[in-house]
Amino acid sequence: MTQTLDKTRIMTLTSTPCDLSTMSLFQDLKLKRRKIDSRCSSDGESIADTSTSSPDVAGPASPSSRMDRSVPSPGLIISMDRMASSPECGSMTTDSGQDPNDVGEGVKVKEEMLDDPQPKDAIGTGYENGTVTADNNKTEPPSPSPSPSAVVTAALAAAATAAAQQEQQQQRRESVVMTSPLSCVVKSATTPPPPSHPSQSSSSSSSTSSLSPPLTWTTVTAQTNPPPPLRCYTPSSATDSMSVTQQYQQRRQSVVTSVSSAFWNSGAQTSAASTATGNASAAAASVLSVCRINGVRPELIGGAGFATTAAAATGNTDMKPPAAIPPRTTRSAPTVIMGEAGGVRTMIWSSPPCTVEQSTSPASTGCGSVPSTVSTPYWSNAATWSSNTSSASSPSPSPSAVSEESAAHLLLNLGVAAGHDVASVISHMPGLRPIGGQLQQQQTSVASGGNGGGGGGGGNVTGGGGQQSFHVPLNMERLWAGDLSQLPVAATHQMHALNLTANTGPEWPMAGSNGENKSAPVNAYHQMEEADEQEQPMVCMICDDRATGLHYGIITCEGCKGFFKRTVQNRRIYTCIAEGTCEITKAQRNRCQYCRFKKCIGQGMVLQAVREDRMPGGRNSGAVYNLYKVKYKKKRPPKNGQVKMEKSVTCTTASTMTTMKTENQDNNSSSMSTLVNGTILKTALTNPSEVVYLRQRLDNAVSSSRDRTFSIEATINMIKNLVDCDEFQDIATLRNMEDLLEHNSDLSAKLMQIGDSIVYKLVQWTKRLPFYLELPVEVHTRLLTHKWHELLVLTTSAYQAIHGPQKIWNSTNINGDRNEDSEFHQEVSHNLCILQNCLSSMMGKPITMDQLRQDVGVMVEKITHVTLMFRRVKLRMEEYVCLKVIIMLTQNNGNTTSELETIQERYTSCLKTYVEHTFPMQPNRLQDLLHRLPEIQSAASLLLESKMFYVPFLLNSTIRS
DNA sequence: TTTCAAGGCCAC
DNA sequence: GTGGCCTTGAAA
Repeated sequence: MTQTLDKTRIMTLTSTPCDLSTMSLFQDLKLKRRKIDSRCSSDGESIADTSTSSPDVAGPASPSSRMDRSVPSPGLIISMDRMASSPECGSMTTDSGQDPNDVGEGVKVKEEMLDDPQPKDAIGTGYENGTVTADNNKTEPPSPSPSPSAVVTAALAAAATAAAQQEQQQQRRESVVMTSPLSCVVKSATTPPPPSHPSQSSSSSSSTSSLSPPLTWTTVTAQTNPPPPLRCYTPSSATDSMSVTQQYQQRRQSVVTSVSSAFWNSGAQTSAASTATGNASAAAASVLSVCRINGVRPELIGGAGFATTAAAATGNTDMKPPAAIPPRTTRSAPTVIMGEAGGVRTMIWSSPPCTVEQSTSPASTGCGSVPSTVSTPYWSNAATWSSNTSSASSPSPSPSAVSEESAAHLLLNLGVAAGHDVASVISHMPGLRPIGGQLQQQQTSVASGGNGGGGGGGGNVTGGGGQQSFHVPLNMERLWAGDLSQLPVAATHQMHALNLTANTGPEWPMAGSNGENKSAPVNAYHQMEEADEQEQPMVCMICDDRATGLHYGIITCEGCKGFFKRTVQNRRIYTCIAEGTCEITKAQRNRCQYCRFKKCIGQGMVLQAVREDRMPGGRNSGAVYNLYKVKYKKKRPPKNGQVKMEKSVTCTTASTMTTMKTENQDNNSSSMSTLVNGTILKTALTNPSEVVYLRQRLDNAVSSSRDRTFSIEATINMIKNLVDCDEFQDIATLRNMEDLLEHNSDLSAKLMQIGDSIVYKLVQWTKRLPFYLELPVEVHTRLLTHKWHELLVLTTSAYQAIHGPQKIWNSTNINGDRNEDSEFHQEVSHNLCILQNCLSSMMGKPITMDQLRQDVGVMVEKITHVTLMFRRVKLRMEEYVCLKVIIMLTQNNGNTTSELETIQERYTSCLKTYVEHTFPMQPNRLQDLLHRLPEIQSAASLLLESKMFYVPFLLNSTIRS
């Protein structure tokens, strides 16, 4: 659990008087453990004093102790990691600005601040209105005289907090690990020591003994003249540079593939995996995936290594590694990070441009094959950029790896430096030093020695290679030191970060798992083929202008082609004064360069396609070509009604979108079925970067009218998506229930684990929701913050109703009619017995039924009522998942946004269609289901008040599947 | 030999 | 800075 959680979790229990006899049982347990039986219930301070002596279970300690241990106060604080990957990714929010009501509802979902210099404070050491907050300045304790139950709960919470601190320490260690892997990668795996001379390469020892064939470090001479120094792996026996690069790429691909799953699943795990495998790209990506800059994770877009990593991460192992990498493509791949800082959306290039002045000697300039152009903005070898610490004898990382590593570390360090002295941080950045408010890349020497070396020299690097180069106009402190809100939505993050090509993926993502809905895509294919035969002007995928061909991976006009080329060549930095979502059309494309470039990346333009050596003519190598979304065979725009992007059958995205668009226009049930029937999920599994488009298209297709009623096929498939993302049993039950019931073990740790489990499962569920990308992460955060307890009650009740024993109570009256009251009371009694047994087991002492009824009787009745209701109506899983979404999107405070309403109505309509179709004889079923939601909320409110959120799980404890 | 996607040029 | 047009040259 700890390893899988990539977030700080704090669970605190209430310190408000609960007067729960059950809690007194916990109290007894705690008192027994603390050996302060007599004083506990009467003297909070004494308890506190005593508790402070217990390092294991921190109680409501003295003020000093409270400050140190973050003694709890009401509320369950949950940290929610933003989408990974994703891309994860999405926007994120901190809870510092949230209204106190969030806390009052008992749960906070907050963003992890991995790079917080004061993580302890960040996770909530302060008190505000008796609530743990992240406000570092508030340290006043809450009520000085806690109730007995508060003592216990506070102790539990303190233990939880201590555990959270431990975890955060672990995270900090991981952050170190996440940083160090890059170094490790550089030093061990991907950067074997360079030979003093190329001729010595064959005799060099392998740096990665586990790899076969042994790889050695050498300098490959580029085919350009003068030869640029290039570093890559070569088999010791290799003499041909092409085979050398082949094997390097294959090796690299295999390494990347090996870390793919870890990357996609967990950033922390990815770091470890990256460390283990030595893949710097994955490591850098993982750093970005798990690290924060003042709580904001940068989104890394572009870059060969990242693309490769992402491809591997998606499991797209079919994505061929570059067969042969001409020297042109083995050099540093540009990587750009786009994000928001201080309200300014801007970007950072992983490697700065270096203006080469009279670069007659590549060995001296380090700019490799730079033509002898005077004052041509040019980017340096990544090794040059990244490693001013690299000496002639020290190894250098692989270019792309270093590039991404530098980008990651730059941002991370900037994040750390936010509000402090950014310049001082930058001064420690490899290859950078602040000069007069600007940054200047230090001249470095990464000469590998010998006549073939001399790579990496910074040359005469000036402050700006372009008119808006990285280090000239940017006030990094202002940009990065602000109270960062969030990056663009995860949708763009995924698209940008992954920048996948999916060339080898299925040409047509079939809707159904069994491929039953292939006809529509095939027809669309033929339609496009026919359209292709007709001479129609191509349309730019960026601005809809007339396209002139395939440029840098997609079909664009000359304007966007030139724009992209100039941007990459000159490392231009753009900012968007708006929200980063400016519309890019032919008429407006010049209004916002940031959004234009962002769209370029998002649509699939390949940074690496811009040749760093500026060699004209010819075609790019397979390495770059493999990154293209569209292949050489240009496709004309389809006939009327088909969108511009949907013209290339070699473009997975385009084809998928064509499918969806065509079907949308057909507007029949089968097409809708194809739209939703597993397409999203399957695409998510095979090519996550496409999901955004699919979702958008799907939403456009299905939500054009809020009152739209879905076909039953579409409904079923939409519900199926919900079911697929709902790990019902995992959410509704607890693992290791036997351990929980074992009273000898640490109860506080158990309860903390329950809290962890709730947080983790709900967050993971949220991330899997089909509409996750439609909403900013802060919205999800707010939803979970306000709705977690309702979701918990709904889930556990539904699970018990669906999977629990269908109890047949002796509940018929004298007329033989079913006596629901009797059934209800018997069920309540049964549940109370379960609770009695469980709690007795947990506490290690018997609990009277009176105690139990007094403390949790009403709550159990409420939950039981919901459960019985579900059971009576024979709730279906399909209905449950819809209700779950509906109840989460139901805003009680009237703050419902149109987006939430749209999604909610979507699934309400979905539920309606499903119910009407499945239960035609129950015309009131939908109404009955929806009218039960207040009862769920009522039960959840009691659960929240009691803070005994483990009760529903205990009630499910007897269910064994 | 043809294709076509690179970069370059230069008027705007 | 933009974008239309041209040149180039590797791949087909």
